[in-house]
Amino acid sequence: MVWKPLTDGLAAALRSLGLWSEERERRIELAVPRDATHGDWTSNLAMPLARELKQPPRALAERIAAAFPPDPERFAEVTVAGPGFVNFRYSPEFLAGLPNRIRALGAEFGCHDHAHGLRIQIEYVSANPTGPLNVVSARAAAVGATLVRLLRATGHDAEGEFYINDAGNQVDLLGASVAARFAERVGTAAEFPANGYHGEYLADLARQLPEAPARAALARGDLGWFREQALDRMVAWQRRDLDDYGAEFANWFRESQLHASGDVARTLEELIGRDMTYRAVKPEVDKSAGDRGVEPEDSGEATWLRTSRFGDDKDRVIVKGNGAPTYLLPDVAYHRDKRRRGFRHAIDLWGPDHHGHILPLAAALEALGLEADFLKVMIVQQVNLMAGGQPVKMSKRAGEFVSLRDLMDEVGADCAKFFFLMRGTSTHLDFDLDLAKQQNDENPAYYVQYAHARVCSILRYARERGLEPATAERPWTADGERALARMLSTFPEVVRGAAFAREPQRIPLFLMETAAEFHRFYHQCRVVGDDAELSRARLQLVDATRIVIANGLALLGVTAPERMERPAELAS
RNA sequence: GCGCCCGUAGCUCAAUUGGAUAGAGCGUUAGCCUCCGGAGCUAAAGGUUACAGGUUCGAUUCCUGUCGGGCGCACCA
Repeated sequence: MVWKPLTDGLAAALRSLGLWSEERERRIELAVPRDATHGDWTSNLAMPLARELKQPPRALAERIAAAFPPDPERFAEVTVAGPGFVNFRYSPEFLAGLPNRIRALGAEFGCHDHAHGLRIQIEYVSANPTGPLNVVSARAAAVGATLVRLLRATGHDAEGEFYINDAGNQVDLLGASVAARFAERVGTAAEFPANGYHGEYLADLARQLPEAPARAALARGDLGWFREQALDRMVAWQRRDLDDYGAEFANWFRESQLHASGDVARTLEELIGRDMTYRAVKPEVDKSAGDRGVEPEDSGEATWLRTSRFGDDKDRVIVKGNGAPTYLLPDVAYHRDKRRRGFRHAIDLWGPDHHGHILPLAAALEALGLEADFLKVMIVQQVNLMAGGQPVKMSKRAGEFVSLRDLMDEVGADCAKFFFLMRGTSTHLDFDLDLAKQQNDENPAYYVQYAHARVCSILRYARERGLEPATAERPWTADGERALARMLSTFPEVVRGAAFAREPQRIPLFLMETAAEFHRFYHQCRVVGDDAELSRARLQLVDATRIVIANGLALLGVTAPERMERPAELAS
């Protein structure tokens, strides 16, 4: 709404000063100052330019400000302050017309189309199909789904994908574990596989198997049958939980199809063709001084990938001595497939225990000639569930851990998502279950939803009295009105910044500030009062606030309730 | 030993990709309901941004080192 005019105006100013270049125009940065006394928008353009031109920044800023084409419909003044900031202040007309513009755009307000319109894939959750989704998956699901929405809102063609690891040891182990559970059920003595999965959910799963075919499979020792059964049910289970949580995926991609199609084999051939591999018992390059150096005993020669050429501290096995690929090879094939499907960027959300895989994968992709900026891995950091001030123990081994489903039952999907999205994705997160369970003023998710419910309540109250938002525009006179309007005007910039930086947490923080600004306005400015014209003018602002909060919450996948029940203890 | 993440108010965390006087919530203290939802608002108090250097107009942010916490360092995925 103003980002583009400001950029264009500054570019025009540079042109008229004879200072324009394409690179400089691209470098123009705009921000909303924290302190409103510094204006409504600011640019630091003069300062980096001053260094380049070896001119005093303050004087350069003055020249840029003077050369900025007058735009009285949007900006009342362009001033220079501090070491060389160029500050812009909205004209009264701009702020007066803002609610109408927001209301005309409705759900579109906040969206942009001046991004580059790239095809971007977000791969997230991709949990192993061997158990229920845990809390890190819950966090990743909230972040991934929001990133998809953010990128779409800023003009990209983005979609989510779930990668199903349905090949390799662990799913064989899953099948064997389920077979053992089924044998238990039908009273056949069976040895439980070493390192098998012990969770109670596998006993449940074994109970759900159709009895006759399962008995037959057991009789012929067909563990593959159990594997496929378990896999399908496990994936369906995870999918149901994610649906209920509101995380959507355009595609569920099975690793096994990479093996079946020959992609894995072709990827290996290509790596060999590019002289990226060698066969040996031990790596030729190993600068890691780990104490866990593994001595292969009788496994024979493995195929190693020369990731050390790309900064890795050691080469990595891609085909084991027994001829089976490690996780890395299909992973490389998978990402090559993504590129072939036309995605310009692949953003992967991985758990904290996988960061060691980033470099080997990136090295292989680079060796295959993919763009260096194709892959971006975001690590979704660990979540500590806290209850009563103590961490809740989560042990997958013992089969006792809090799952995504438990979390939804406990605190609700809205609240869980809001809490996950409030924090930076790469930071460790203490999730306070007690706080999230409280439906009161201490809970930030409710604070924002409450503001929306209150806005809707005011609009209802006004409508009952025959008052609708005005269509005519009149300048704001109260500080609370102006501050709220200013806050609402920044929403598109917040969305743009959050998408560009891949930082969803900016949206919840903006919503909390907006809710606070609205509550301040509400206490300062009576909306539905004796002066019908004033009431109808303020209703514009209230309705615009409704739209902004609703749009922000929609980006997070959190509902915007029009009414909220008061908890019993607060009802009196 | 090596790599990655992190260290900001008593606690949990922000700080607009290097910007102006480092901000919120919780907790503490003192106020505000004749009225549109008090799940709210106002104010006070709380800081050597772990520590030491460096880069520059300007550093919580970037670089180096030290200390502390977490995770990883398999022919598992």
